[in-house]
Amino acid sequence: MTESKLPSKDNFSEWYHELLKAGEIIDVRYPVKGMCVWYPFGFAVRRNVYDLMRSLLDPDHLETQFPLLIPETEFMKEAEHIKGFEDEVYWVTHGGTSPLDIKLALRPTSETAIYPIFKLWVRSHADLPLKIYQIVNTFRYETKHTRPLIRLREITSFKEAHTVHASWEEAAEQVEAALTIYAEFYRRLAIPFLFARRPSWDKFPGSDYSIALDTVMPDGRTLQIGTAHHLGTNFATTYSITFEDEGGEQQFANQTCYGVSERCIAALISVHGDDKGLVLPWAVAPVQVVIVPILFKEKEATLEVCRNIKEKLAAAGMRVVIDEGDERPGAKFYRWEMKGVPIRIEIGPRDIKNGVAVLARRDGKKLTVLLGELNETIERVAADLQEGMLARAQAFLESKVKDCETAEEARAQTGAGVARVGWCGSEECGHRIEEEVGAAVLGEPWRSEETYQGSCLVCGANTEKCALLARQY
RNA sequence: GGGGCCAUAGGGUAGCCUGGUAUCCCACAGGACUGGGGGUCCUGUAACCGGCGUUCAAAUCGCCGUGGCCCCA
Repeated sequence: MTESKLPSKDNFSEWYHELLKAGEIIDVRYPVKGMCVWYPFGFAVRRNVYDLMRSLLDPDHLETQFPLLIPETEFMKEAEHIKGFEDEVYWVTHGGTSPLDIKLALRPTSETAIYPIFKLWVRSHADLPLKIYQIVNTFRYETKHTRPLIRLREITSFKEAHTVHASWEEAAEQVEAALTIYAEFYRRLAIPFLFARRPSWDKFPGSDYSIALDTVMPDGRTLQIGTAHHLGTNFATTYSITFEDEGGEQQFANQTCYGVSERCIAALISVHGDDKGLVLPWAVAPVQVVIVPILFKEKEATLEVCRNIKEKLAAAGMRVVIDEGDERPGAKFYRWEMKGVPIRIEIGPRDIKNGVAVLARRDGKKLTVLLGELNETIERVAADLQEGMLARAQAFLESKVKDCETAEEARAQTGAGVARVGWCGSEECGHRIEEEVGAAVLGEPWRSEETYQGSCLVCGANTEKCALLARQY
């Protein structure tokens, strides 16, 4: 009998859920809605992904950690921010059986935990810029349908950075620096995305403006996989974050914050995976090379050769395992493909006699390699696989974005992709567009080299502005 | 925000209408033969979401809770 296969990726929702389990990323059986368990294998992917994030942030940021609980008195200070989050906050109301005098919020995000302390840390222009980040869990009482890694009540892996600057312009530059970091992060994960400046009604509560990164999922809906916010002096005013400038005057500080959550891993899985399972980029694959010995005669001699090869590859810094289990080779092939291992090496008595190994790539190609040339070949193949993944993903994303002239056209396009339409930029026309098309305004393209010439879908005014529309996760 | 559907071993399921011994596949454990793309046979492990109610008797009927899925706004 054959093991049950993954549903086809064309049936994205089923495929995604099945793959999270079969690929041992997430166990969804924890008995609280919207809260999931990382399998050790999934957690290893997570660790590699977040190590990559750390390596990009550490040159210019300091990692830290703030408490999970936020006193109601601090949480309730920033009016606009509260409005954005109050319906989704979990509250701790008791210590043991005694009611607390001041309720404690489980952070839905950490501005209100961090900024009272920033007030103490920031005294002078010499303390600026201040740039910190933390990787923590946050809680949101989602009332909509939850989805593993995508819409959760416990976000387990929220990387949030918070910076403080002397001027609005410097903070704006920091927003761009953050976007550059995120662009590099996703380039290394081979995940293409769109930058969009979120419309005023969908920006971060309490920000001057918000830039988001959206990727396109296999079913054509978009997934927000990163955001950067210019907070202006909004929070600094509320929390009295001031500094003494060179002239001895007290000034309110300008701030930014920017974040990425485990949605980056949802994207990683969804963008690259195929009908055989996970496809992981070399940089973050917990197992980069699996050696499958073909054992039916001369077992010890075959294993001996495999162990020598593993040592040589490991010495070059590769993450290698030998699958010595007594399953049939075919069963092992399927299992490791499900786990997204980029390169498989098969070695049997026949190969040993010829001084070669069979190298199978996760994209399906097979080649025979001289044992002495394995290291260099693997390095070359790893780079080639990465390039292929990015090219395929980029082509997919581009195929999913189209210009539309009418609301009907845009409605059809957003059924399975992103529509670009003319938009005069007014909030009124923006809402009308959302209604008529039945999709959300992601915002105006940001950092786009393309220019736009057209007319507003609603009022018909000539405009050089456009809006990206999509159905969102 | 409004409406609908569902819950049986680790996963997927049959049984429920018409109340009485829980089916099959995969997985898992042990053994034998096997071995370059999901092997075969034998033996075994393992389940009715929780509470309350109706009943001689509840997986099955009713109510509440919890969890999951879908549709509409």
